[in-house]
Amino acid sequence: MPVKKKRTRVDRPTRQAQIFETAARLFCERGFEGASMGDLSDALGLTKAGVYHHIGSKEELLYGIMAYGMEMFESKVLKDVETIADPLERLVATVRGHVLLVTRDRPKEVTVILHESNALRGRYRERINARKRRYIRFLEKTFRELIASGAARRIDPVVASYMMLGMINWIYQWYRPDGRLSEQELADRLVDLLLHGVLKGNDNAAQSRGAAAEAHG
Amino acid sequence: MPVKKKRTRVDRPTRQAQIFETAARLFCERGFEGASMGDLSDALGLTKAGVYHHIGSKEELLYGIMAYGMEMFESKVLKDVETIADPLERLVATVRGHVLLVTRDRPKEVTVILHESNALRGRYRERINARKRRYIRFLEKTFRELIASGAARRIDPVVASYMMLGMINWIYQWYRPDGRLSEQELADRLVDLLLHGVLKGNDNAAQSRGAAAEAHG
Amino acid sequence: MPVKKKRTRVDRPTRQAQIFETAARLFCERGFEGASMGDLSDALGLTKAGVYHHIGSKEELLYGIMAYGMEMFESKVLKDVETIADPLERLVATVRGHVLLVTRDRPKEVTVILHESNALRGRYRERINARKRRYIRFLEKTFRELIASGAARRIDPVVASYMMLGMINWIYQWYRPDGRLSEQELADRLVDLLLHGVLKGNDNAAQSRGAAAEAHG
Amino acid sequence: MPVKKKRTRVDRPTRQAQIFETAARLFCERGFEGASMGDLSDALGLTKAGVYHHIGSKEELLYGIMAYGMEMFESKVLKDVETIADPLERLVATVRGHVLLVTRDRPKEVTVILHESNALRGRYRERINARKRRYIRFLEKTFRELIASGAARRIDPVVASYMMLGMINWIYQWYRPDGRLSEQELADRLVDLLLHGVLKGNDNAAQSRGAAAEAHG
DNA sequence: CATGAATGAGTATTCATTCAT
DNA sequence: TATGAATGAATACTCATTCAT
Repeated sequence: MPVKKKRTRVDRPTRQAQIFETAARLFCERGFEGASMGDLSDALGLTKAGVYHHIGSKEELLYGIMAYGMEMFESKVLKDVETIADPLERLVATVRGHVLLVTRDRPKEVTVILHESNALRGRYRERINARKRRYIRFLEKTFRELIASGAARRIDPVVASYMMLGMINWIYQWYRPDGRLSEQELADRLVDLLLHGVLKGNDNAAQSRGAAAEAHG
Repeated sequence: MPVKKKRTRVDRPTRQAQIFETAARLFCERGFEGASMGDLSDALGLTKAGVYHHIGSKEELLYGIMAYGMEMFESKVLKDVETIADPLERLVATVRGHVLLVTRDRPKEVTVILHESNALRGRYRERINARKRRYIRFLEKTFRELIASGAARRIDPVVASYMMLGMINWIYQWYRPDGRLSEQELADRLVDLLLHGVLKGNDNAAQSRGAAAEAHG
Repeated sequence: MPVKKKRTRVDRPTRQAQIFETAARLFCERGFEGASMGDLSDALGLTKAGVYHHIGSKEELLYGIMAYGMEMFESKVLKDVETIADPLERLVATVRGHVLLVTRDRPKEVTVILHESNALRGRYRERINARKRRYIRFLEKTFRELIASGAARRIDPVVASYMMLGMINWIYQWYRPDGRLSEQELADRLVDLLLHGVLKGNDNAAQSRGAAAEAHG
Repeated sequence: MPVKKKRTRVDRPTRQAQIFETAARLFCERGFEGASMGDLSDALGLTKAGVYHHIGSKEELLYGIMAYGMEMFESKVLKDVETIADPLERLVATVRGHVLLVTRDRPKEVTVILHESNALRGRYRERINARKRRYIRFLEKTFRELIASGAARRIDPVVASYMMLGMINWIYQWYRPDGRLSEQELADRLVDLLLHGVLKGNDNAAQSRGAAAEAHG
C-alpha cells in the first residue's frame, strides 16, 4: 500500500514559496497596485482561483512577502550583528550585512518592504512598521554607543541612522551586480564613505562645518 | 484640455495648478496606481469630467507633475549652484539646496518623481530619466573635481553621488518639519555627515579602511 | 445710417452649411454614434459650445443632414423625372439621375440617409422614412406602368424596385470617381444591366442602349 | 477568455455561441457603436464582467462574429459553388445560395459584416476585407467566363459583380420572410432580374427562365 | 457669435474575489 | 488541489449638453 507523501521534499520549492517569489518580483516590477492577481496567476501558470487556494487575499500575500523579507533581514543580518560588543565593529558589520542582503540575497522581498508598506492597512501595517522601528532603534543605539566610546564625532544619531538607511535603500535603484563593482566592493566603499566622509583630512570637522555655513549664508 | 491662458488675476491659483497640487499630494499618499481619478475629482470638488477638461490623461498629469517638480529643482537648486567654481562650495550648496527643496518647498512634486517614474511609459519616461541623469552626471563631476582639487579623499564619485542621492531622497520618509530639527539644522547635519563621516579623527581615512576590512574578514 | 446686412451674400458658405457638410462627412466616415460632437467642433475649428449655437442637438443635426440630402434628391432627381410620361424614359432618367447624384453631387448627405436612419427616433425617423417610402412607391408605379405598356416583362415591381435601390445604394462602397469609369459610364452600364440583364438576348441590347442614351441626352 | 473547450453535451449551445448570437443581433439592431456591452450583458442575463470572461474585447467580439458569418458564407455558399464548371450554372447557384443564406440562415452575422466592417481596425479589418475581395474576384471571374462562353452580353464584369452584391446586400433592409414571398421565390425573381433584366426581349425571357430553373433544380 | 468650464450619465474594461464542480 | 464561470465594484475616460461670461 503506497504511502502518499505529499510534497515533503524540501528541495522542490513549495507552491507557497513559488507564489511568494513570483509575487515579490511582480510587486517589485509593477508595484502592488499595478500588479494584478491575473498577472500573478499567469506568471505562475495557474488560474486565479488556483492561486487563491494558497493565499488568503492579495493584502495577506503582500504581508507574507514583507514578513518573509523581514525574517531574511533579521535572521541573516540582525541576528549575527546584535551581539557584537564593539559599536564600531557592530556598525560596520551591520552596513556590510545590509548591503550584501540587498545586493545579493533576497532583493525583491526586501525592496517590496520599502516601497509598498503603505499598501498595507491596519494590523499588518503596524506589525511591519514595528519591525522597521526596531531596526532604527538598534541603529540609533549603535551610533550613540559609538559616540560614547569616543570613536565617533558628536553627530546626530537619528540623522545618521536615517542617512545610512537612505544610502542603503537607494542601492537597488542604481546598482547592477554585473557592473563594475562587486557587492563586496560596493559594501567597502559605502562603509568607508559613511565612516570617514568625503573630505580629506585631520581636524577638518571644524573646517568644513565652517565651509558649509559659509556656502549657505 | 485648454491651452490658452487668459487669466488676468495672477494671485488666484489656476485650476491647472490646483489640480497639479492636489494630484501630487494624492499620488504621494496613495501612489499613482492607488490614487484614482475619482479620488482626485472628489478632493477638488469637481466631477471626473471636470478634471478631464483640464488634463489629457492620468499619465500626462503625472508627467506634468514630475516635469514641474523637475523645473522647481532645476530652477531653485541647480541653476544657482552649477556656476559655483569651487567644487567644495558647489557640493555643499547643492546638498543644502536639495535638502531644503525637499523639506520645504515642493515636497510632493519632487517626491512623486522619485517613486512613480516607472508608472510613466515611453517618451515621457525617457524625458524624466534624462533630466535625472543630467543631475547625476553633475554630481559625479563635482566629486571628481573635489578629488582633483585635493580636498576630497580618493572616493568613488559614482558611489558617492548615489549615496548622497539616497540620503536626501529618503528624507521624506522620516523627517517632519514640525519636529525637533529645523530644515536648516537637518541640512547642516547632513552636509556634515557627508563631508566628514561618522568617525572622529585626523588621518582616520587609512585607519577606518582597515577597520572595515577587518570587520568584514 | 448703415444697414447691417448679416451675411446675406450667398457665395460665402453659412456656418450652418459648413456644419452640415462637415458633420455629414464625419457621420459618413465614423458613423453617427462613432463621430462625437468634439470631433465635429475640432474639424470646424470651433468649440463644442460654438457648434451648439447653430444646432439644437446632435439628433437634430442628423435629421437636418438627412432632410437636406432628401431635398437634394427630390429637387435634383425626382422633380425632373416625375413628370416624364413614358415609363421607360422615366425609369432610365431616374436611374441615371440617382446614380449621378450619388457619385457626383452630395454623396455624403445621401449616404448618411442610408446608413444612419435608425439612429433617428420618433417623429424625425418617421419623416425620413415617409420620404423614402414615397420614392419606393414611385419606383413601383413606374415598373408597373412599364409592364402595362408592354415594354417590360412580367417582373415583380417590388422586387425590381428594391433591386434597383440596392444596386445604386451600394455604389458608394466601391465606386471611385477617379477610377477607370466616369460617372456617366457607370450610369450607362447600370442602366444597361438593369434593363437587359446579364445574358445575351436577341437584339434588345442594342435597342435599349439606344433608349438609355436618348433618355439621358 | 477561455480557450479550452471540454463541453461534452453538444446540443446545449455554448456561452460563446450564445454571446455571438446575441451580440450579432444587437450590433445589427443598434450598430456596433450604438450597442453597449451593458446592453449585451443585460440581454444575456450576465454581468459585464461575466461577458468579458468569454471575450477579449468588443472589437474581438465583432471580429469573431464577422469571421463566423464569413465562415458560414464560405462553407454554405462558396464551397458548393466554386467547383461548378459551367459559369451560368455557377452564377445562378451563387446568387441563389447567397440570397438564401441572407434570408434564411444567419442573417445577423452576415448583415453585421456589411455594415460594421469599418468599426474594425488594423489586422482584423484587413482579414475581413481580404475575404470580401476574394468573393468579388470570384464573381468577376464568373462573369468573365460567362461572357467568354458566349452566354452573356459584353457587360462590365466589375460593375455586374457589384450590382449583384448591392442587390443582395440590400435585401435585409426590406425583405420579411413572413411576407408575400418565400425565400425561394425571392431568389427566383432576383436570379431572373439579374439574368434577363427588366425589359422584354425577343424570346430570351422564356428561354433563360428555363435556364435558371434548370440550374436551380 | 463664441468660449471655457463644468456636468451627469455612460463608455469599455479590469479588479479582487467566490464558488460549484 | 485546481478550475471555469461568474460577480460587484471600481477603473480611466468620453459623451452630449449647458451656461455664465
